[in-house]
Amino acid sequence: MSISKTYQPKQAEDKWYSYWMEQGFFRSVPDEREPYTIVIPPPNVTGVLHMGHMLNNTIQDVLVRRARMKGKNACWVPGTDHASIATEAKVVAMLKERGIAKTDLTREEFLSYAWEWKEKYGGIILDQLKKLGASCDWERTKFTMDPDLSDAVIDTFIHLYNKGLVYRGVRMVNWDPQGKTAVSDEEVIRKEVNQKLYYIQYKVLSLESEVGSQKSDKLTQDSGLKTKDYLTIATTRPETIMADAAICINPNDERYVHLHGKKVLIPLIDREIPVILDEYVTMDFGTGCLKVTPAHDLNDYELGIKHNLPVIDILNDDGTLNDKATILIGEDRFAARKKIAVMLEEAGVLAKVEEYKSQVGYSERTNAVIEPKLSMQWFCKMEEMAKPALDYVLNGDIKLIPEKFTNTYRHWMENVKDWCISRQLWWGQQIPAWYLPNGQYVVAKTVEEALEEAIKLTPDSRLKTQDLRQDEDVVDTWFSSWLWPISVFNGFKDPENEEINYYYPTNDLVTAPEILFFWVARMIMAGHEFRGQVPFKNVYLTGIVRDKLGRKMSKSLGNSPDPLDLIEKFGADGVRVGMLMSSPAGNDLMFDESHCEQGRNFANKIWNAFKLIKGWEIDESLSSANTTTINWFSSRFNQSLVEIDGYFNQFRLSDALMATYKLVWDDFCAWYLEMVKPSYQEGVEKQKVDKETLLATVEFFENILKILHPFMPFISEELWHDELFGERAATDCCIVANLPAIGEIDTQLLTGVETLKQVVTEVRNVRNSKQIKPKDKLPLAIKANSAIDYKLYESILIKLANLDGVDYADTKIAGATAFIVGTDEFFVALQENVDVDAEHERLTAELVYLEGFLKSVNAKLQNERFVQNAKPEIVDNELKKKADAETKIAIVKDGLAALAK
RNA sequence: GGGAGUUUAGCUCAGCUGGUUCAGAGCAUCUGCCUUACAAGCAGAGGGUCACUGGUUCGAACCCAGUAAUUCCCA
Repeated sequence: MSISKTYQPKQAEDKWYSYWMEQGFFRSVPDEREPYTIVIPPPNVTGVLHMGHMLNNTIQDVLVRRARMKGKNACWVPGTDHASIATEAKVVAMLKERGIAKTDLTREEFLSYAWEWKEKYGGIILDQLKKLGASCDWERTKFTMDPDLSDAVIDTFIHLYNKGLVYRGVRMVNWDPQGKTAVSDEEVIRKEVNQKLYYIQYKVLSLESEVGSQKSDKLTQDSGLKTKDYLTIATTRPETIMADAAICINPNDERYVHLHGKKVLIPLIDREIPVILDEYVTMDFGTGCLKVTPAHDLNDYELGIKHNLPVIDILNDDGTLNDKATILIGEDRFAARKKIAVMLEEAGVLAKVEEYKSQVGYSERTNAVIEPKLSMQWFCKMEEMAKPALDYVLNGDIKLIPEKFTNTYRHWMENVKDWCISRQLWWGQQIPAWYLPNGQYVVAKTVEEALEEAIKLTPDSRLKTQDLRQDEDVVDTWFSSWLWPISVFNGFKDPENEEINYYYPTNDLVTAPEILFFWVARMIMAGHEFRGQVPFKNVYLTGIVRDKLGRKMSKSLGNSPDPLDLIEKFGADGVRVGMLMSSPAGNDLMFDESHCEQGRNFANKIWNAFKLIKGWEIDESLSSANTTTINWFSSRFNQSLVEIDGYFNQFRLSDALMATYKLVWDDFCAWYLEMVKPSYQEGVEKQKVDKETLLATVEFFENILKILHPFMPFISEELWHDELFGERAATDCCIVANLPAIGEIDTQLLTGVETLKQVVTEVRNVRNSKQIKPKDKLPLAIKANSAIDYKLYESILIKLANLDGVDYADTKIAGATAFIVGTDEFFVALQENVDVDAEHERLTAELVYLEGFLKSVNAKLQNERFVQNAKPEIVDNELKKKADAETKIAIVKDGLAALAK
């Protein structure tokens, strides 16, 4: 087989992914092994793969592959959610192209189009995940509107309703006037926009008794505003004045004492409203007079309830004004705003207009400005369920990684608000509530059951199913998602089935911190409510993928690369490595293509190391030459395994990857292979090595492939199957290999080789600074003061430093370039004379450093309080430092003395 | 406005219970090399008042307080 000079990922990736599928390696069924389970955070069925998914799913795949290689029964359940509003938008767009309007269709007709769309286009994202190597059990792929999952939604709705945890009521919701549905807080994107702040004057009505004795002088105090018979409010939404229910002032506000108990007239429509007092009003914000519009502002709504104010809703569902507005009926809210401003101006009650920056909510799906709107909705009570869900996290049954999110989690759970679970859409599970002709309603799974309930409710026993009308709305998509870890294993319909008992609770959940509350927290609530158990043990929260300028990646900025393009360019392994390199848990990731390039280069390094070994052939006549090196690398490898294990246990994936990277690149390629590789023999096609070296090296390489596999599944599998490793059975694959067990670590050998590496570096430095060619051999003499046995490493030293031999000396070698490693002295005798001045300078600098060091050590040791207070091992360590420094100082001083001769 | 976090090399980040003259890694930069595995590479090198100010301590990047900048969450 001829091997290309660089690694070509493309064929390897397609080939091995299908092979893994054919062999059923991703498939999991319950057995006697320990399970390891991850449920995917179901991506939106309309979605396409973006960088966030790429990061999130790479992490999941690394965890799953590693668990699989640790002999666990690894199960990664994939799937998508039905994303009501996003999907409806897609379907409406599709219909529009065919000239059909949603309003022309019945619910059933619309839904059949929606399913058509879903079958055709939905779930593209799952296929894209395969490109990055995701080892999901695809046979388990679930969709939140699958029959069983939908049933679970309906059943839990009814269950919670019967428990009093689901209720119907009028509340303020985020209203999307374009989508004509309520949306969740999380689907509202706040943006700072430039607005105008309108100062509007409301006429103050005098009380009868005060007629003729107006204390007008007092009222003209500030801002040049005409305050005589008026009060002034500031608002960004003048079109809502028709919905005003009161003006509120702070009772402590001395400027407005005269307004207490008064009434004012709303401009243009001349409706009378009271002035109310509440400390809620910030005196120094705006004018200190606050218009209260309970139907169109959340805070005003609360204030309205407190003061028993009427709720006047002047907006239609589509954002136009209704007849309650009494003027501008039918106008869009924004058109109305402009017109009102003009009308106020003409009426002479618009005192001034200022530029003003404020936060405005936009719908994530339709980009329409969100309207806080009162409406009749279904809600799920949170407080009761939040308590145990909070405890699981606080007492450590569920770990959030990184831990800092525990604070935020607690804060949210302690201030949880009820969850609006109804949506004015068709795509989703229809709310199982039926309305009686008299306006009462019942909650039941089927219309027949509903009828039974209805008959209990009303004396009218002639009621028929046709008389019942089912609620038009559907349940929020998140009401499906919160059941996900249970429903994917059919844990609602069949709560004691083998699968749920085996896989649940799942192990790890990998998701983004922005959905900690409304998804993760709710899954924990559902886990407790429906199974009395946590849904998962660890929640790994990934950061947000940003561009290198720190901006969030978004379509509108166009700063997000297409992950599939990246894979095309750098290979899936390269991109995986690139994503992981720079992403410590929970921290945002400043993405830069150069990380992927680094990943690709790493793959290439592995490829070439393989090529080198592949070019070797055993020569039985050669005696074993590299026992020390082999023992060293074996120790070093085991040491890395311990380190990597530790990082994984802490979910420090980027550190685990970095440790692997350094082991492979630095220790294996740069040191081990250089130590053992045969010197080039001319005209020989295959380089000859002894048997021990080749066998050991091949085994090392195979172990390296194993530890690389979770990070770089494709290249590791590709090389695994090379004939270098001998014949392999069809199922003998890297993906299902067992991770190497941790073996012995010879620490003495490790420190010996670390010293050796420093010696080699020093000799190379001598070579570099004297501009001696790499090919010219140098002599080296060692005066060992330490216990290190350099004879053991002699041949390695000769090879790596390109020496013509090693001498052992008892005394200094005069006239040679010298250096110190540890406390041992080394001499390189060169042809040319040593530059005495330069050498003197170098040694003097070293002496200054060492004496400074010694001084600081001595200062500590002479300090009685240090000796008394510090731990004994720390004091011992200082004593050792002192001894070492003294030895080195003596050596350097000798060196200087020798130079002077 | 309330809460949480962050601030260490040009960039992205480590630095666990304070203790090597402790300031580290990767990338980038610079210098020299196309040395038969790899220029997607090899051999070297430089680079930081650990945001600022004070405190605690024998000893502070690390603990405490304040200040500044910045991010996120909630309103």
